[in-house]
Amino acid sequence: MKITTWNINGVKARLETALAYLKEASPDVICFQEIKSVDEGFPREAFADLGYNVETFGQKGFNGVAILSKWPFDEVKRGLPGDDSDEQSRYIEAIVSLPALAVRVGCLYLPNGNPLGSEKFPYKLAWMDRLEAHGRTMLNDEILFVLAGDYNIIPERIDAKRPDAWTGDALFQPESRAAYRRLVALGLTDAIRACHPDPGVYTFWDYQAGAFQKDDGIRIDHLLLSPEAADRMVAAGIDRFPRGWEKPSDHVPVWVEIAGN
DNA sequence: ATGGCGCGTCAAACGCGA
Repeated sequence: MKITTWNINGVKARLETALAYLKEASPDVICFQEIKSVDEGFPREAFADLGYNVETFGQKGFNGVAILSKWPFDEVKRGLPGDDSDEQSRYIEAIVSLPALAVRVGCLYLPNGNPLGSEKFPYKLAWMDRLEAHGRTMLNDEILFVLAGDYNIIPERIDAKRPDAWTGDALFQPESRAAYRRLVALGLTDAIRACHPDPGVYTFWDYQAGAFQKDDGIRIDHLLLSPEAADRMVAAGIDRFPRGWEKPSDHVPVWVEIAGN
């Protein structure tokens, strides 16, 4: 089964683009971030027409996540555990049930954290603590899982075309990177890095300054696999081609193929 | 050199993102 994550930067602005991509790539599951829509405004019919079940956790104006699957959903949970006062829609999780395999898929939009010195940076770090705790909880369950999404983390220097340009940014702060390392150190596998050890592997290019044309990118969208999911990994990749389409998102789809069905 | 974008909200700029 193929699981894809994609920050689409507005589901209504990106509807035709998203539908065209799904027709071409046809993933079993796709996780969207930054839908920038309330649940009632999500164009679910258009996706249902392509055969997808749709679950959303929206918010007015910004943030918002959604998970779509060609297979049935079992449990659907909205919101990352650990802080009932958190009002931002950044996490949705579901069990996807195939005939011979069940996978828990977490779709996350990790806080950006900029600017440093504002309350946004500690919010990011606290959110990452909650994600790590949730990862521990999921590891205690027998069902394999994939944590997919826009992590807003540049893990290593190799993950940026110009790493020195990001040293003052929340995406590349030592505290941010350490929190990400702690998450991975639970025993998870970074699917893209495991399959593509070389430089030049990016998932985001800024709209400004011809960043895509210059390949001035960063890798911030990740798929972290539980040990049993990693055992079943057959391939992972980044689909750059929608970044060259009209009205693109600034992120591109990132996918992993898991054996079994 | 160092500015360059885009979306949503809401009706003119502004918050937000990375």
